[in-house]
Amino acid sequence: MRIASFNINGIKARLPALLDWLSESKPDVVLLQEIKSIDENFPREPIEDLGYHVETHGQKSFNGVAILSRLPIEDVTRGLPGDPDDEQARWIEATVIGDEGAVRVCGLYLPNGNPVPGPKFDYKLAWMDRLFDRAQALFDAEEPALMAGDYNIIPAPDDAARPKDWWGDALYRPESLAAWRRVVNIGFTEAFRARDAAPMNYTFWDYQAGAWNKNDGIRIDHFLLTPAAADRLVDCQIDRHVRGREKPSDHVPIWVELAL
DNA sequence: ATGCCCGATTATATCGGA
Repeated sequence: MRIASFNINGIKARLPALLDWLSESKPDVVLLQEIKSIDENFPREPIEDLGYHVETHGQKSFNGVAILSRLPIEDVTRGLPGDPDDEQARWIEATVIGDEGAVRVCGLYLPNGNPVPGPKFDYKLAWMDRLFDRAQALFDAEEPALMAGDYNIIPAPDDAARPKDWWGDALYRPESLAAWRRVVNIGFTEAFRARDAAPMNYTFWDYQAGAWNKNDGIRIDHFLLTPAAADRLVDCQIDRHVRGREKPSDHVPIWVELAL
């Protein structure tokens, strides 16, 4: 099955582009971030018409995640455990039933964290502590599972066109990288680097300053796989061409193919 | 050093994004 992640930067503004991409790419499952919509206003019908179940976890104006699936899904849960006072919609999970087995999929929109220092950066690091706990539990379950989405983390210098200019930003600084590595080092496989070591592959290009035309991007959308899921990894690709279309998101889709 | 661009909001400027 093919599972994609796509930060769409607003479902209302991105619906035509999303429908075009769904129609041609035909992923089995899509994890969406930044729907920027309450659940009641999410345009379910045109997506359901393409054969997808729609599960949303939205909020007004900002954030918001969703799962689209052409395969049966079960046990949908919303919100990252660990802080009942957290009102930001950044996490959704479901179990997808494939022909050859099930996989637990977690869609996430990790906080940006800028400016540093400040409460937004503190929130990012606290959120990543909670992510670690959920990741550890998924790992301990010894089942196929993945956590995918907009991590707002630049893992390594090759993951930015201008790494020196990014250094110190909340996406690329020691505390952020330590928190990222702590999660990965539980024993997760980062799917893109496991399949393609080539540099200059990015998933985000700023709308400003001609970033797309200069390929001045960063790779911040990631798939982390448990060992049982990594054993089934067939491919991982970035749909970079989507960035060059009419009215694009500033992110592009990234997807994995799993033998499930 | 700042803004550039873009989306959402009971908006016509401000905030958040990365």
